[in-house]
Amino acid sequence: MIRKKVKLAYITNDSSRKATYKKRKKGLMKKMSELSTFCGINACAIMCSHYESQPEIIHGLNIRDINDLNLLLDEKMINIDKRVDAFAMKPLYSQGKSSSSSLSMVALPPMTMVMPKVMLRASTEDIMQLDMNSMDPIKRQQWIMVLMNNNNSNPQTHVGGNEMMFSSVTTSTPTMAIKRIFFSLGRNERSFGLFVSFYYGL
Amino acid sequence: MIRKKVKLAYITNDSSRKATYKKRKKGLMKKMSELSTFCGINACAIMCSHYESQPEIIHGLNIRDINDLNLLLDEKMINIDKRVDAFAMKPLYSQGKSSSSSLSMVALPPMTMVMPKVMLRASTEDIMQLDMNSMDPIKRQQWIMVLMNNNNSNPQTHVGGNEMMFSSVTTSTPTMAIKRIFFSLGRNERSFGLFVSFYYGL
DNA sequence: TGGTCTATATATAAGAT
DNA sequence: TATCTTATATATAGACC
Repeated sequence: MIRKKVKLAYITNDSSRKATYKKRKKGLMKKMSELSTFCGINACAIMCSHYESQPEIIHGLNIRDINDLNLLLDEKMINIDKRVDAFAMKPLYSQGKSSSSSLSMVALPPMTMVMPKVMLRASTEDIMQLDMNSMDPIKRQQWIMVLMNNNNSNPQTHVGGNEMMFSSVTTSTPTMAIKRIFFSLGRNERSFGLFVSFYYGL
Repeated sequence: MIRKKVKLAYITNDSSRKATYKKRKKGLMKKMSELSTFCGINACAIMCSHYESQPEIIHGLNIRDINDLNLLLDEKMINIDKRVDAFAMKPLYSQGKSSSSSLSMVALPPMTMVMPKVMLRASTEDIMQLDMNSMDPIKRQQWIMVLMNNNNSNPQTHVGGNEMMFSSVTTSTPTMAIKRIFFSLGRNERSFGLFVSFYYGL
C-alpha cells in the first residue's frame, strides 16, 4: 500500500480489483519462490483466475517431479474425476438439485440441517478409497469385477488380471492440477509446498 | 532483504534459515490474507513445518466452511488414511523397501525405469476411488461386504445397510489437512484458494 | 486493457537484548 | 531461542499513457 494506505476490504471496482489481483499475485508468487529457495522448501504454486485461460504454475518442483506427476496422474485422474463428477451430480437423497455439494449442503435451511448425521453423510460424501495391493487376491478379483461392470461404457479403462491401465488424456483444469498435487502428496513425504488459488471474481 | 541485500540461495546456517522461514512465512500468510480480502478470493493457507507441532491454518474460509470441513472429513478421513498408509507401506512389487512412493520410483536406476508401464503403475499407485451412491444396490452391498471384511479389526467403522458411519477421531496431520481441502474442492466450485507448505528442513 | 512511473507503505536482515 | 529494533530493500496504489 503506498500512494494512499488502502483500507483492507474487498475492492468493489472491477478494474481496480483486477489490477490489484495481478500485482499482488505476482508479488505473492515471488515471495513464495524466495521462501522456497531460502529454506529449501520444494514448493509449488498454482493460481487460477478468469483472467487467464490456463492455470499459472510456478514450480519449485524439479523437472523430474513435474514429469512424474504428469505421467502418473494425467491418465488415471480422468477415471477418478468421472466417478467424482458422477457422484457430485447424483447424490442419493438430493436428486433433482442442480449440484449439491457437501458445502452447499450447510447453506440449506435449518430444517434440512437437522437431518440425522448419518443420512446427511451417506447422501453427500461417500467417496471411498481402496487399494488393490492391500487386498487378498480373491477380494481384489471381486473388486476388479465391480470396476469392470461399472466401467463398461468407458473406453479409457482396461482391466486385466491384477493390472489396470488407463490410456493417456491431457487435461489442464484447476481441479485436475490440485488433484495431481494431492496425489503426489499422499505418496511423497519429502518437503513439499503447494499454493493453489482459484479466482472466480469478475 | 534489508540491512544487507541477501543472495537468493539456500540458507545453510540452521538458525538463520529457521529465522528466515518464520519471518517470511508470516509475511506470506499476510499477503495471502490481503489478496483474499481485496479480491474476494475465498483463500486458505496451511503451513506445516518441523518447527511447530500443529499445522498452522490461516482461513479466508468462513467459519461455516471450516466447521463443515471438520465435521465432514475429520471422521471419515481416518479410515481413508489407514488405507492409504497401508498401501504406502506395502507396495506389491516393492516389499522390503522402506517406503516406496511413485516419486521415489523415478529416482531408481534406468534399468528399473524401463519396466512395463502397467507393471510400474500397478505396483505403486493403484489407489482407487469409488462412491457408493453411483452403484446399483447389489454392487453397493458387495462393496460393503468387502469393506466389512477388510475392516473387521477396525472398531472405528460401523456398516449397516446403505449407510456408513465413522465414529469421530480428531487428527491434525498435514496429510489430513490437505485431504480435507482436496475433498472440499472436489465438491465445491466456488472461488477457493489453498496454500500448503511442508517444511521438513531442520 | 495493459504497461510504466514514483511516492510511500511494508517487509525484513542483521543486530541487540 | 525468541523477541524487539532499525536501517534498508521491496512491494505496490494511484497516476499517467
